[in-house]
Amino acid sequence: MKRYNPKEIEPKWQQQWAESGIYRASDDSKKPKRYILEYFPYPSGAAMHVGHVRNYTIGDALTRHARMNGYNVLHPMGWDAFGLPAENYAIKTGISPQEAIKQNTTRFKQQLIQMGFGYDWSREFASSDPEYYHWTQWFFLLLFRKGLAYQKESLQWWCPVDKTVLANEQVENGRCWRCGSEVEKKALKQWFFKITDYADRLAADLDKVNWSDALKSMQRNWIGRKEGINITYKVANAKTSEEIAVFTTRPDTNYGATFIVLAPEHPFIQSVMRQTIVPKEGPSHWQAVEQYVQKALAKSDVERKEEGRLKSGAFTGLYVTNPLNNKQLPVWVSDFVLMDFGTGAVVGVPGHDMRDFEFAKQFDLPIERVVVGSDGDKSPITRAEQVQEESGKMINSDSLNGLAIHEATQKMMDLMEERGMGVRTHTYHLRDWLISRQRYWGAPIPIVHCESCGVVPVPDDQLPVVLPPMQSFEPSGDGRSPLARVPEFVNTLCPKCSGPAQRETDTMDGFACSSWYFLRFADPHNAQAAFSQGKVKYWLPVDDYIGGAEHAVMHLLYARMWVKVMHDDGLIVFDEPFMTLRNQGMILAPDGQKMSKSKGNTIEPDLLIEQGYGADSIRIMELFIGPWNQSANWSVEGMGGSFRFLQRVWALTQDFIAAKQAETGSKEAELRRAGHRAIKAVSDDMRTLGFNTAIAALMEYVNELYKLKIDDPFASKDAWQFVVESLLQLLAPFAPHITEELWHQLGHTDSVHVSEWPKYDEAVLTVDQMTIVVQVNGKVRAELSVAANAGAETIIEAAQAHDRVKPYIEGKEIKKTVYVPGRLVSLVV
RNA sequence: GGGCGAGUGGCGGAAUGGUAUACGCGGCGGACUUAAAAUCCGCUGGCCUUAAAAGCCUUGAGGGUUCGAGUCCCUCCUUGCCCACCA
Repeated sequence: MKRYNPKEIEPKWQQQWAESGIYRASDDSKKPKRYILEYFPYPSGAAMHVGHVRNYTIGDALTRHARMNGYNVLHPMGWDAFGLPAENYAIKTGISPQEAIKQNTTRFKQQLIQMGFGYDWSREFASSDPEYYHWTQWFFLLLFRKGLAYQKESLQWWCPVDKTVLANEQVENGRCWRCGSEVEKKALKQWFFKITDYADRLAADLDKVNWSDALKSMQRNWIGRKEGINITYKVANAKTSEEIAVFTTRPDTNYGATFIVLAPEHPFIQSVMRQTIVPKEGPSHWQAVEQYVQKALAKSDVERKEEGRLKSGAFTGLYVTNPLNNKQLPVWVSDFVLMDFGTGAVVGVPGHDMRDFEFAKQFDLPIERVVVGSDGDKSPITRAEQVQEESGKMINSDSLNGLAIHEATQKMMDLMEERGMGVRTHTYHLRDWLISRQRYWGAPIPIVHCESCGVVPVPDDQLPVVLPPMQSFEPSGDGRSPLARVPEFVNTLCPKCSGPAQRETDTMDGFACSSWYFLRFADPHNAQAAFSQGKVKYWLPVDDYIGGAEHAVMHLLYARMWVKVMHDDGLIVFDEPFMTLRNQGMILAPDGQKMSKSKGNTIEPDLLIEQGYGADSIRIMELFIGPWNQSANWSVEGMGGSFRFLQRVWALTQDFIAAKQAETGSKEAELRRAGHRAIKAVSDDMRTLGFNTAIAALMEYVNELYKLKIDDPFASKDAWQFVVESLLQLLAPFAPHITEELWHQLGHTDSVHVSEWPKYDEAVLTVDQMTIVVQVNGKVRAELSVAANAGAETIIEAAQAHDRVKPYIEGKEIKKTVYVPGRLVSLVV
């Protein structure tokens, strides 16, 4: 008998699959469609490790299972090639990004193929192909025409190492999401996509999709719509007539307001510094304000955070009047107030807000209580009272007294609107998406700047605006893209007036390129349009989208916005791209740490294949290690178990093929029952994505067949044929090579992967004896073997008569009897 | 500070409110072998017991609902992830 040798069979079938094209999707089929997609990877210099592989293993198992169940399946693969990872890799290695992408995609593709993943490679493309970014630019212009792409000069996050601006989503704890360096603020003119126009729809439409609650709440929190009111305060002691608008979600506490704080960047503060707003008594405090603001603006975001709870600030010498009670509230400036949230101004209610409390303590401002807790405590405040809506009641608040907080909030807003003190409004945590990058390796923004015509879009027939090759493309750091150093690129003619003009030199954020790639897979080689509407209508939306949760507030939000823009423009009929989203759990190193090249703890599939485990064992291990959506530590020992399992499948099938087969044997019924039971178990598990339990069921199946083999050494020929073939088919989505090889050894000429998923018959599953558990007072006391068709009365009688039960019920009254059909009898005495 | 999860043997984990610990790893024993590896077959939560039987205990802690709770409810502890001076 030949030994199981993955090194021999795996490359053979990979080649055969490529030649026969069994994974190619047909755009024209009577079968129902299924579009299964994994996030397309960015081909960095580091090869894929077993953590990445898990993602694709899940997608591939779903794909194969769907195909065997009669679906026309689209399972494509491409490359998220533009962006910093590729460019930084190119800079480090001294080769061009174009060349780096070619090298890295070749490497990645080879890794994917050797894992046996069944992709339709005829649809492969990279986002850096001009044939692709042609249409990324076209979509930019669509957004531009619809007023959703605009330019604005403002303070932006700037990464001093990557030398580019970053979107709000790409700053994590004050650090660049790519390189981890502290970000700075820089005043630059930048391009934005108006994603805030879509904020409410992006939040509301989460109800339409089948995503995990965790991910939905992450997106909702990021969008962060908050209801509140803009209160207008009149400045009481300025020479000129001035007003300050303050956004708050808690106007109910306004009777407890004791001061106003503005952000250092606030225009009002700027005017105070320039002495255009001065108190009637004369300009007394402007110098302190100026000193404070200068110091505050010089601080980095990280520095601000490191100060933590220690509040700083300066008094402006000005007061506003609280229209509710005519109290005078001093106006302060402090950097704990953010200019880009709400109105950049806060009303200080130190009795009921932690930050306001800290500020008041720091500067000795009054602290008042206007809400009591459920315990009715009215003692002087020594810490900020975080009173929740359910328990708090208003005090010291005039007409609001006695009301619960949420009632008081509404009543206060009504009151303020009636008296013209404020206007209800809402605000978002979400900001517009900053998409321009001062980097070389991206899709050029298709805009021309003309001295007489202004900002002019590049006409469709002049697309794509091709990224020119550059010898040295390092970022300059002066806020200008490297493309600004290429005169042939920059200097052009205005499409409108044909006068001399200059091209926009910023490139687009890589996330723009990945915001529509899933549509392109439906029609990847279309040169006339981004896609044919018919093909997209057939394939989209994506049925199963598989990837990690790290994209929750970036890619997944951006792509949803683009799809809504396209929907509104009539290009597509759906407005959500990913109906079901699957976030796979991360594979950690055996020590529980994240795998990374820098830590040197990555485990690469190539090595395991080289060691002889084979791709199939790795795939089994990826799924069997635990629930697909939970993280797990990689186990070196576990690999041996996966390999042993496949080896047992191999040996069993070899023995079956070699055996002299009789027509009938002694265990035919048991064999068939085992087969049908396994089909049911695996089919059920596949529906709920229980890959680990599906594999466990297959292991049990194999163990059972090994035992049956002892009593019936392949005597029942037809039954054995059935159980072995079912085993191979049920295993095929997980271990495509070994099953294909054995399937052919059994005499089939078609691929196991296009065979029909086996069906089970309930009638075969029924047994004539069943086991009933007997409980007395909730404790298991006996097991009863009874005929499957026995009636409840017979079973209860038998239970009471059981030797092991009698001692517990003898001489006692049975107060209650519960019979759960087919399961147990519960007696209460 | 806010929002989501998760706590089960030595380890990864399984369990529509119905025999907790399936399956795998590891460990122990046996068969095969000159021997080892590989393979095959058993055993493997804790306490008590020479051993077995029987019994008792056990799903982070404590309460509750129920004939019956890992599962449902309440309180607490621990831990992971995401967001965060967001007003």
